[in-house]
Amino acid sequence: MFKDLDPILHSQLRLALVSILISVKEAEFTYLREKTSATAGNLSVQINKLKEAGYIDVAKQFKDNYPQTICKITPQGVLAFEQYVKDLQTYLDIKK
Amino acid sequence: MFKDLDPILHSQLRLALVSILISVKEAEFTYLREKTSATAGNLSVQINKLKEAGYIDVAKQFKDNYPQTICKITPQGVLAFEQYVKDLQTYLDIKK
DNA sequence: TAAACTAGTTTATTTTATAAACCAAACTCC
DNA sequence: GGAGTTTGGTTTATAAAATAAACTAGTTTA
Repeated sequence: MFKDLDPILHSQLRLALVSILISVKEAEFTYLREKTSATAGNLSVQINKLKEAGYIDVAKQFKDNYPQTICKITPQGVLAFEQYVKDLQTYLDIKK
Repeated sequence: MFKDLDPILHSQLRLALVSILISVKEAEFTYLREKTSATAGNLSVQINKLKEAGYIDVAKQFKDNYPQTICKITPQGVLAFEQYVKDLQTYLDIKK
Protein backbone atom coordinates (compact mmCIF):
# COMPACT_ATOMS: atom_id res chain seq x y z
CA MET A 1 0.00 0.00 0.00
CA PHE A 2 2.28 2.78 1.21
CA LYS A 3 5.78 2.79 -0.19
CA ASP A 4 8.64 3.68 2.11
CA LEU A 5 9.85 7.19 1.48
CA ASP A 6 13.56 7.76 0.93
CA PRO A 7 14.60 9.38 4.21
CA ILE A 8 17.30 11.39 2.47
CA LEU A 9 14.67 13.15 0.41
CA HIS A 10 11.91 13.23 3.00
CA SER A 11 13.31 16.36 4.55
CA GLN A 12 12.03 19.78 3.67
CA LEU A 13 15.39 21.38 3.03
CA ARG A 14 16.99 18.48 1.18
CA LEU A 15 13.90 18.05 -0.97
CA ALA A 16 14.00 21.74 -1.84
CA LEU A 17 17.67 21.48 -2.74
CA VAL A 18 17.17 18.52 -5.03
CA SER A 19 14.13 20.18 -6.54
CA ILE A 20 16.16 23.27 -7.38
CA LEU A 21 19.13 21.30 -8.66
CA ILE A 22 16.98 19.26 -10.98
CA SER A 23 15.66 22.41 -12.60
CA VAL A 24 18.90 24.35 -12.78
CA LYS A 25 21.49 21.56 -13.07
CA GLU A 26 24.06 23.58 -11.16
CA ALA A 27 23.94 26.10 -8.37
CA GLU A 28 26.23 27.72 -5.89
CA PHE A 29 25.95 27.68 -2.12
CA THR A 30 24.82 31.27 -1.83
CA TYR A 31 22.14 30.81 -4.46
CA LEU A 32 20.78 27.76 -2.67
CA ARG A 33 20.86 29.66 0.59
CA GLU A 34 18.75 32.45 -0.85
CA LYS A 35 16.25 30.22 -2.57
CA THR A 36 15.67 28.03 0.45
CA SER A 37 16.05 30.69 3.17
CA ALA A 38 18.11 28.16 5.09
CA THR A 39 20.82 29.10 7.53
CA ALA A 40 24.34 28.52 6.23
CA GLY A 41 25.01 25.89 8.86
CA ASN A 42 21.94 23.87 8.09
CA LEU A 43 22.61 24.19 4.37
CA SER A 44 26.17 23.00 4.80
CA VAL A 45 25.04 19.93 6.73
CA GLN A 46 22.28 18.99 4.30
CA ILE A 47 24.46 19.48 1.24
CA ASN A 48 26.92 17.05 2.76
CA LYS A 49 24.21 14.49 3.34
CA LEU A 50 23.06 14.72 -0.25
CA LYS A 51 26.66 14.41 -1.38
CA GLU A 52 27.28 11.36 0.81
CA ALA A 53 24.12 9.78 -0.58
CA GLY A 54 25.54 10.31 -4.06
CA TYR A 55 22.61 12.51 -5.05
CA ILE A 56 24.70 15.58 -5.80
CA ASP A 57 28.26 16.42 -6.71
CA VAL A 58 29.96 19.20 -4.86
CA ALA A 59 32.87 21.17 -6.26
CA LYS A 60 34.81 23.68 -4.25
CA GLN A 61 36.81 26.36 -5.96
CA PHE A 62 37.67 30.02 -5.67
CA LYS A 63 35.93 32.82 -7.44
CA ASP A 64 37.05 36.44 -7.11
CA ASN A 65 39.23 35.45 -4.19
CA TYR A 66 36.31 33.92 -2.29
CA PRO A 67 35.59 30.26 -1.77
CA GLN A 68 32.77 28.98 -3.90
CA THR A 69 30.82 25.75 -3.52
CA ILE A 70 29.02 24.49 -6.58
CA CYS A 71 26.40 21.75 -6.43
CA LYS A 72 25.16 19.64 -9.26
CA ILE A 73 22.62 16.84 -9.31
CA THR A 74 23.82 13.35 -10.24
CA PRO A 75 21.88 10.86 -12.38
CA GLN A 76 21.36 8.91 -9.17
CA GLY A 77 19.90 12.00 -7.58
CA VAL A 78 17.45 12.44 -10.43
CA LEU A 79 16.37 8.82 -10.15
CA ALA A 80 15.95 9.07 -6.39
CA PHE A 81 13.82 12.18 -6.77
CA GLU A 82 11.62 10.54 -9.39
CA GLN A 83 11.19 7.49 -7.20
CA TYR A 84 10.39 9.65 -4.20
CA VAL A 85 7.65 11.46 -6.12
CA LYS A 86 6.22 8.14 -7.24
CA ASP A 87 6.27 6.71 -3.74
CA LEU A 88 4.68 9.84 -2.38
CA GLN A 89 1.72 9.32 -4.68
CA THR A 90 0.74 6.30 -2.62
CA TYR A 91 0.09 8.69 0.25
CA LEU A 92 -1.67 11.36 -1.74
CA ASP A 93 -3.91 9.47 -4.14
CA ILE A 94 -6.88 8.71 -2.03
CA LYS A 95 -9.14 6.11 -3.52
CA LYS A 96 -12.62 6.57 -2.26
CA MET B 1 8.91 29.67 -3.85
CA PHE B 2 8.85 26.72 -1.46
CA LYS B 3 6.03 26.64 1.04
CA ASP B 4 6.75 25.42 4.54
CA LEU B 5 5.43 21.93 5.03
CA ASP B 6 3.24 21.22 8.04
CA PRO B 7 5.60 19.31 10.32
CA ILE B 8 2.73 17.30 11.76
CA LEU B 9 2.01 15.84 8.35
CA HIS B 10 5.56 15.70 7.04
CA SER B 11 6.14 12.38 8.71
CA GLN B 12 5.78 9.13 6.89
CA LEU B 13 3.62 7.42 9.48
CA ARG B 14 1.37 10.36 10.31
CA LEU B 15 0.87 11.12 6.64
CA ALA B 16 -0.12 7.51 6.04
CA LEU B 17 -2.57 7.63 8.94
CA VAL B 18 -4.24 10.78 7.72
CA SER B 19 -4.31 9.42 4.19
CA ILE B 20 -6.11 6.30 5.38
CA LEU B 21 -8.48 8.19 7.62
CA ILE B 22 -9.51 10.52 4.83
CA SER B 23 -10.51 7.59 2.69
CA VAL B 24 -12.23 5.46 5.33
CA LYS B 25 -13.54 8.13 7.74
CA GLU B 26 -13.07 5.82 10.73
CA ALA B 27 -10.60 3.11 11.64
CA GLU B 28 -9.47 1.19 14.64
CA PHE B 29 -5.98 0.97 16.06
CA THR B 30 -5.35 -2.57 14.89
CA TYR B 31 -6.49 -1.77 11.38
CA LEU B 32 -4.15 1.21 11.21
CA ARG B 33 -1.36 -0.94 12.58
CA GLU B 34 -1.83 -3.49 9.82
CA LYS B 35 -2.16 -1.00 7.01
CA THR B 36 0.90 0.97 8.01
CA SER B 37 3.05 -1.89 9.35
CA ALA B 38 3.95 0.39 12.22
CA THR B 39 4.92 -0.86 15.64
CA ALA B 40 2.20 -0.41 18.26
CA GLY B 41 4.37 1.99 20.25
CA ASN B 42 5.11 4.23 17.34
CA LEU B 43 1.48 4.15 16.27
CA SER B 44 0.32 5.09 19.75
CA VAL B 45 2.66 8.09 19.84
CA GLN B 46 1.76 9.32 16.37
CA ILE B 47 -1.96 8.93 16.91
CA ASN B 48 -1.61 11.10 19.98
CA LYS B 49 0.24 13.77 18.05
CA LEU B 50 -2.46 13.87 15.40
CA LYS B 51 -5.06 14.07 18.13
CA GLU B 52 -3.25 16.89 19.91
CA ALA B 53 -2.99 18.76 16.63
CA GLY B 54 -6.75 18.42 16.28
CA TYR B 55 -6.43 16.46 13.06
CA ILE B 56 -8.17 13.35 14.33
CA ASP B 57 -10.63 12.37 17.04
CA VAL B 58 -9.86 9.36 19.16
CA ALA B 59 -12.49 7.33 20.97
CA LYS B 60 -11.67 4.53 23.38
CA GLN B 61 -14.18 1.84 24.17
CA PHE B 62 -14.41 -1.89 24.72
CA LYS B 63 -15.30 -4.45 22.12
CA ASP B 64 -15.62 -8.13 22.93
CA ASN B 65 -13.91 -7.54 26.25
CA TYR B 66 -10.89 -5.92 24.62
CA PRO B 67 -9.99 -2.26 24.57
CA GLN B 68 -10.62 -0.63 21.24
CA THR B 69 -9.32 2.67 19.95
CA ILE B 70 -11.19 4.27 17.10
CA CYS B 71 -9.78 7.14 15.06
CA LYS B 72 -11.66 9.54 12.87
CA ILE B 73 -10.43 12.48 10.82
CA THR B 74 -11.64 15.97 11.75
CA PRO B 75 -12.56 18.72 9.28
CA GLN B 76 -9.37 20.45 10.41
CA GLY B 77 -7.42 17.33 9.54
CA VAL B 78 -8.89 17.25 6.07
CA LEU B 79 -7.98 20.88 5.53
CA ALA B 80 -4.46 20.37 6.81
CA PHE B 81 -3.97 17.43 4.48
CA GLU B 82 -5.23 19.39 1.50
CA GLN B 83 -2.94 22.26 2.33
CA TYR B 84 0.00 19.92 2.78
CA VAL B 85 -0.56 18.43 -0.66
CA LYS B 86 -0.76 21.89 -2.17
CA ASP B 87 2.42 23.02 -0.44
CA LEU B 88 4.19 19.87 -1.51
CA GLN B 89 3.51 20.73 -5.12
CA THR B 90 5.94 23.62 -4.83
CA TYR B 91 8.67 21.03 -4.32
CA LEU B 92 7.54 18.62 -6.98
CA ASP B 93 6.52 20.79 -9.92
CA ILE B 94 9.77 21.53 -11.57
CA LYS B 95 9.59 24.36 -14.00
CA LYS B 96 12.27 24.02 -16.59
C1' DT C 1 -3.43 -21.81 36.73
C1' DA C 2 0.41 -20.93 33.87
C1' DA C 3 1.53 -19.50 29.41
C1' DA C 4 0.51 -16.89 25.65
C1' DC C 5 -1.97 -13.39 23.45
C1' DT C 6 -4.61 -8.72 22.68
C1' DA C 7 -4.42 -3.96 22.72
C1' DG C 8 -2.44 -0.80 23.80
C1' DT C 9 0.91 3.00 26.80
C1' DT C 10 5.17 4.71 28.65
C1' DT C 11 9.94 5.30 28.75
C1' DA C 12 14.42 5.17 26.68
C1' DT C 13 17.37 5.36 22.76
C1' DT C 14 18.66 6.77 18.35
C1' DT C 15 18.40 9.72 14.65
C1' DT C 16 17.41 14.32 12.58
C1' DA C 17 16.99 18.95 12.06
C1' DT C 18 18.38 23.23 13.38
C1' DA C 19 20.84 26.87 15.52
C1' DA C 20 24.75 28.85 17.56
C1' DA C 21 29.45 29.38 17.55
C1' DC C 22 33.43 29.41 15.17
C1' DC C 23 37.11 29.99 11.32
C1' DA C 24 39.96 31.86 7.54
C1' DA C 25 40.47 34.96 4.31
C1' DA C 26 39.17 39.34 2.09
C1' DC C 27 37.54 43.92 2.06
C1' DT C 28 36.80 48.81 4.15
C1' DC C 29 38.12 52.94 5.57
C1' DC C 30 40.04 56.05 8.59
C1' DG D 1 48.30 49.41 8.56
C1' DG D 2 45.26 47.65 12.06
C1' DA D 3 40.24 47.42 13.90
C1' DG D 4 36.05 46.19 12.44
C1' DT D 5 32.98 44.10 8.97
C1' DT D 6 31.67 40.92 5.36
C1' DT D 7 31.89 36.64 2.63
C1' DG D 8 31.53 31.86 2.46
C1' DG D 9 31.50 28.60 4.57
C1' DT D 10 32.39 24.37 8.67
C1' DT D 11 31.98 22.41 13.20
C1' DT D 12 29.83 21.68 17.44
C1' DA D 13 25.89 21.87 20.49
C1' DT D 14 21.02 21.74 21.32
C1' DA D 15 16.26 20.71 20.45
C1' DA D 16 12.96 17.93 18.48
C1' DA D 17 11.41 13.79 16.25
C1' DA D 18 11.10 8.99 15.15
C1' DT D 19 11.53 4.58 16.67
C1' DA D 20 12.22 0.64 19.58
C1' DA D 21 12.13 -1.66 23.82
C1' DA D 22 9.91 -2.45 27.96
C1' DC D 23 5.89 -2.40 30.45
C1' DT D 24 0.67 -2.55 31.82
C1' DA D 25 -3.75 -4.50 32.19
C1' DG D 26 -6.60 -7.54 31.07
C1' DT D 27 -8.21 -12.01 28.27
C1' DT D 28 -8.06 -16.43 26.28
C1' DT D 29 -6.46 -21.05 25.82
C1' DA D 30 -4.54 -25.38 27.16
